Amino acid sequence: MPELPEVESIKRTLEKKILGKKITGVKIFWSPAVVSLPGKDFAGLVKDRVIEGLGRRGKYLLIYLSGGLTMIIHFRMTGRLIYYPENCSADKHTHAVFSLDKGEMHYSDIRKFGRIQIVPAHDAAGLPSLAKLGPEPLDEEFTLDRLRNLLMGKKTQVKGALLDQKVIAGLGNIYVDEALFRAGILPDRQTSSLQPSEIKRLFKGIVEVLQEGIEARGTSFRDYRDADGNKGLFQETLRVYGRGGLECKNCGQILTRQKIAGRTTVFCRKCQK
DNA sequence: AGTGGCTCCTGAGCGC
DNA sequence: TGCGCTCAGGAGCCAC
Repeated sequence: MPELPEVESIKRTLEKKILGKKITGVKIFWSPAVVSLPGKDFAGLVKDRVIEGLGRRGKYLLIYLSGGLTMIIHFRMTGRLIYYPENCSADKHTHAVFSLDKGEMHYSDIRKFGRIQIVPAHDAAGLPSLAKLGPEPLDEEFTLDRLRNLLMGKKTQVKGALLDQKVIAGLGNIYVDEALFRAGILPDRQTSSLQPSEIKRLFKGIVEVLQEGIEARGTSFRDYRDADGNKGLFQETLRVYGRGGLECKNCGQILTRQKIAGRTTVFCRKCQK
């Protein structure tokens, strides 16, 4: 499931392939995957525009087109955006193919939760889904003080707070569990009960786990691929996610798997307090 | 404000 | 081999 490190990896790999290229045509195979401007045909709107830049906000990938349009993509669970240097056939999960003046870009999504929305560039930041997002955890604006303020203002379990995109943008189930393990904090702790030393460890845990995730080019637990179709490597480094019932890599205790804040959560009862 | 449930959707995994 | 079931999950929405 593409979280911040995966979307960042897609952005970086895609950038090298599509920047400056022109979209010469678009084929839509499953129309709910694309959201156009009211009353406008998506393919017609996008055709003949040049890809001028790529960006990321939280788990959203932004593709800036000439003529003041932005494509906003959310991959949800199984979305993929892959560049092929040669034309190739679409498979059963391909929902859109963007022909470029060299090669083509395939958008596919097994579970059909992802969306590609097109908006005028000047409206993008005001789009509710983007406007509500919390700080970027790898930007300078995200500081220990900022995290403390974000958490102290809530009365909820820390796991739920970290998953909330309005609190911090870009964390999902994998990186939240990993950050909490590194910080030694139980996921069901109330945010208001966290001590300053714990918030400090959590801050470090979040930043490190995301940076290492990006360095490993993302986590391919199951479906994730970058824009070249390659897997990431961070699944090798995961300490808790997907390891319920296995031994803790730190202390040997059997890891607990439990629903917390509505999500499957894995943690160590000995290492996390 | 917080919580819990539902929805979207497909494939994997399991018991029989 | 295959059927039917459960589960996985990001985020928007709704009721309480």
